[in-house]
Formats: sequence, C-alpha cells, structure tokens
Amino acid sequence: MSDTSPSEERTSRNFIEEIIERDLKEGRHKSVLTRFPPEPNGYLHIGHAKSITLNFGLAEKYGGETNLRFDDTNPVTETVEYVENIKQDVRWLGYEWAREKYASDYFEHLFDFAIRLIRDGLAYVDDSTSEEIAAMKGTPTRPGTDSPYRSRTPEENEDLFHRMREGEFPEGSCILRAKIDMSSPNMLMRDPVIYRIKHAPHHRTGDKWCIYPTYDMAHGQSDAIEKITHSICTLEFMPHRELYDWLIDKLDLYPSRQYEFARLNMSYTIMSKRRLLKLVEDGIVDGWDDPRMPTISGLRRRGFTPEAIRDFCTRIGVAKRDNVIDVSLLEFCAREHLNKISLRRMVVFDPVKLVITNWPDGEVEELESENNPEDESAGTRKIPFGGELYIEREDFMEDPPKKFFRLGPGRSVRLKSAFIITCDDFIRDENGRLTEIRSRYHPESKSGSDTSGIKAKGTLHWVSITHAHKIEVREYDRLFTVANPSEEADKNDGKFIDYINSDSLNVVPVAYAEPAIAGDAPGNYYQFMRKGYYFPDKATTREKQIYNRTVTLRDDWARKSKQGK
RNA sequence: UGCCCGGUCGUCUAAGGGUAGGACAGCUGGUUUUGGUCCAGUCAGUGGGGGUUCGAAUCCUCCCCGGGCAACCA
Repeated sequence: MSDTSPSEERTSRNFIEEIIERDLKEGRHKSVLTRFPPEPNGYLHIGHAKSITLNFGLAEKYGGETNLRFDDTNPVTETVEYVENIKQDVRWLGYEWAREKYASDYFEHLFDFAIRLIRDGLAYVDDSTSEEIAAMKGTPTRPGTDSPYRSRTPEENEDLFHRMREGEFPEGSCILRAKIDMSSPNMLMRDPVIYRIKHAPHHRTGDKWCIYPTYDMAHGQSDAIEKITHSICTLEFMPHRELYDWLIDKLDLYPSRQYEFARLNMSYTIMSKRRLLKLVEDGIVDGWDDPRMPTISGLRRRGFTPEAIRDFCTRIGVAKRDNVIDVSLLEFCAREHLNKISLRRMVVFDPVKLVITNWPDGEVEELESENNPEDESAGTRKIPFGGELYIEREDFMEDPPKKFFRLGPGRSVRLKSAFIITCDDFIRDENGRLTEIRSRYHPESKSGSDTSGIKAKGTLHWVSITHAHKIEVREYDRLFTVANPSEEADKNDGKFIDYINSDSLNVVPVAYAEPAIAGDAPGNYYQFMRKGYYFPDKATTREKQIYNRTVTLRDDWARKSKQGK
C-alpha cells in the first residue's frame, strides 16, 4: 500500500494536452468537445488514424466528446460512398462519435452569416475572373491590389448574393469575398473567397444549392455552431487560423480555437489522397483497400488490428515538427498485438517430401498442439502425423554450415509438436533438384513426453501430405522503392509512379496447410509458424482460401545470413 | 528576396534554468519444441557562434538548415 502523497507524478503530455489542461484549469472550458472532420472525397488512411486517435483520445482522456463532421462543401468530389466507408473505418478503429454532423447541415446558417458580413460591409461580390483575382492577390513578397468591385454597397452586394443563390449567374462569373486586407502579409487575409457558384448537385442537399461556402467560410463556423472547444488540424492550415479567428470575431460566434499538429508521414509510402486516388485509378493497386495501401481499409484487409493501429498512433506522438515515421514501428505494433492473439498453424510454402522410413505403413497419429503459446485459453488442436510429410525446402541443406540448425545429412531436428527425426539420406532428380529426404524418427522423443535424451537444436514446421489443405497466400512488400516517395516525386515533376516497387506483391498459388485451418471459424488472425502473421483475404471462400501476409516474423537467421554474404 | 512555423540518438519523442531519458531500428549475449516471444546488455543526440547565469536543450541574440504561404480544394 502506498501512503506516500501523490508525488506530482510528471507524466509527459503533448502540447495539445498541455493546452487543454491549462484551459480546464483556468476555467476557459468546463469540458472538451473535439471533432474529426474528414472530407468525403477519398478513403481514410493511417494519417487520418493519427487524427482520429488524437481527437477521440483527447475527449476520452478529459471526459469529453467528439463529433464526426463531414466537411462536405465541395459537391464535385464528394460522394455518399466515401461517407459510408469513412464511418465504417472510424468504427472499426474502435471509436463512436457523439454526433454525426455535416457542414452541409449548416448551409442555411452559413448563408445567413454571409449576409451578415455583407450588411456589415465585410464581404462583397466580385465579378472579376479567377485570373484577375489571382493577379490582384499579389505575391507573398508583394501586396495585392483592391478589386474594382470592392467598393460595392452592402445593398448591391446583398442583392447580387441573393441572385447568386437563385442561380442567375453561371459558374465563375462572380464570387463572394470577405473584405479584409489586400496587403496583409498573410495571403489568406487578402479578401479570401468565401462563396462560389457551383451548378452541381450535392450528395446530401441535392440541387437545393448552386452556391457553396469555401472551407474557410464553413469550417470555423461549423466548429462554432457545434461549440467545439479545440479544433485540431494539421500544420498546413496554420495560415488559416488568422481567418478562422477573424470570422468568429466578426460574426461574434462561440470562440472555438484552432490548433495545428504535424501530419503523419511514413517511410516507403504516400499519404496524399490525390496520389492514392491515382494509384487506384491507374490500376496500380487493387482498389482503395488493396493490402499494400496505407488506407485504413487496406490495413484492415492486410490483417492489421485496430489495437495495433491505435497503439502505433499513440507511440508516434504529437508535435509540430515535420516527421517521417519508420514503417518498422507500425510492423512492431502489429507483431506485438498479433503475437498475443493469433492462432498458430503450420503451413509449408515450398514443399519437399520427407519420408519417415521407420514409420508404420499407413498409420496416422493425431498429435496435439497449442493454438497459442502466449494464451493458454486459446486451447489446442489436433494435427495428423504420418510417414510422408512436407517440410520447407529451405530447411534442408546437403552441406550445411555449422550454424545451420536445420536438416542435413546425419543431422537431427525436432518436428514441431511431434518427434525428433534424423536424416539418413536424400534423393535428387537428374537436374539436381532435391525430391525427397529420408529420415527415421525417434519414437521416445514425442513432444511432451520426450525421454530420448536426444538434443535437437532446430525445430521445423511440417504438414502431413495426405492431410494437407491447399491454400493461396499473398505476400506483400512495401509499395515504393524509396523511403520518401513524396519527397522524391516532388523533385521529379510529381511523378511518384517512377518509384513504385514492381515486386510489392508475390502470390503463392499453392501452400500446404495443416487441416485444422479448413475448419476454423472465419475471421481469425493467424501466425503461420516460423513464417509470419496472416489474415484471410476478403475474397477467401470455403473452397479456395486466400491469406494475406500482414507482416513476417522477425528473422535473425535471415538477417545474419544476409549479412554474411 | 516578405510573413509564419520548426530544428534533441539512424527514426520518432521526453526533459519547461539543475544527472539529456524512453520507444523503434541496429548490435551482443541468455532462455526457448517457432532462428518467434521473453530477458539482459550495448551503440547513439541537443544545427552553429556569441551572450545572460553558479548552472542553458531550455532564456536573449545573430547565423545556418528544413517546411508552409500567391485553388472559386480541403
């Protein structure tokens, strides 16, 4: 029992947690309300998972709530299909939102806000072309110039804006701009566009509207309407904060505050939704949920667990400096969780026949093996053992080096959960290809009751030939050949396609699995012993089972032998 | 060349004037019926120069480097 006074345990907090704790302590807020604001124009990826974990995690930690709010202000790129998939992904990650909202819920409200700005002389309708507006914007080093339409009266502007809404004008003919400061050092404050005409149906409001608010006109106001306390976004929105605050101030709304953190980058992949879409459209991958994609749906199909992804998102931390997380951290998180929960099964990928010469002809013995050595409650399963087995071709060498703990002439190994065998002979065909290994087993070395006294350094996985269940296995490697594809692409006219790894998918059409796998309930996470972690693909059927390799096991032997070369 | 951010082991991330710590990756060993897991150990960092201070990753200053900003995208 610890009766020591709580010694001000200094747990490390990220900068946003510090802000929240300060706000709570100083009474600025009584509770926390965050939001996760995806635009439904693509699928969620691991970078969004960071944001989701942050927003929902913060609310969880400080006893608050999180809204899911779709930032659906651009009907041209947004669809209900994206909305549905985003919701599915957030739920799969393990989060449930307090309210489901859409920026489009507030279109009428936002329109009224615009009218208020107009009446207060803080917004005007500009008939300039987009080229003219761009030219008048100036550059980061040179101030902009006022539009000739900047001095229209509020009455004229209000009339024009209503007529924009009524559909009197074609797209591009005019827009509504906030009237701020054309010489501001912040380009975003140089009379930003806040409403534009789009004669396009919206996935929720149909054809009710032909004018739509821009991000800046919608986001902060939606936050304020919902009374979001901490509006957390990525670094590239930093310059928007001044405009965010300006609008809240001029419209006298609830003072939501925006805070920016560095988005996630991960080695050997890309996070740009635009570029991910291109991979899908060009058929380089098999859809948004291709197991090589960094999308939530891709990771799910690949066999990553929500727990592993959440763990990853908390381990990477939250800060403001640009970062590239090593993908090996994600793999570590996957292995750590999968090691605890996965069912162990034996699967031989590249078989060679192993004959047990002293095994009674035709006899089959059912051996028992644990499903998961990390979890006794996972129970055991039976594995048939007989006189003809498959083992992995790479587990035999005719002339093995000393440190090779597997099979070779005269050598003994343990067959996992079975017997120790000793290799007496092997057969090669006319091409020198190994076709058969002949060995004898030691009856008193049976797993669990070994009295043989024989020492075997290595243990091999195996499967009885007559009982083997054929499965297909898909092995995945990183999608790109370079650690930072986006950076390389930026230096290469944006052509990230040049860095695609052409060997990122290897299909093993037939692998031989122990029969237990055929009877397992669907949806299990597996470890194929000595190989890696595998998960049934969505296309798997009872007749044809297909497994995706999530990640290999760590393999010191492979690493060392590679080093030796 | 203007404005705004940022710079701590290879990669992330702590230390908020008082011993630069953790994780991943790497490397050594030990245990092991998975060359897995687990355990132990080890390598490795404050961008640079001045200044303030008994004491600076931390405060000041100059410099260097990286990122962002000129969509009717978000």
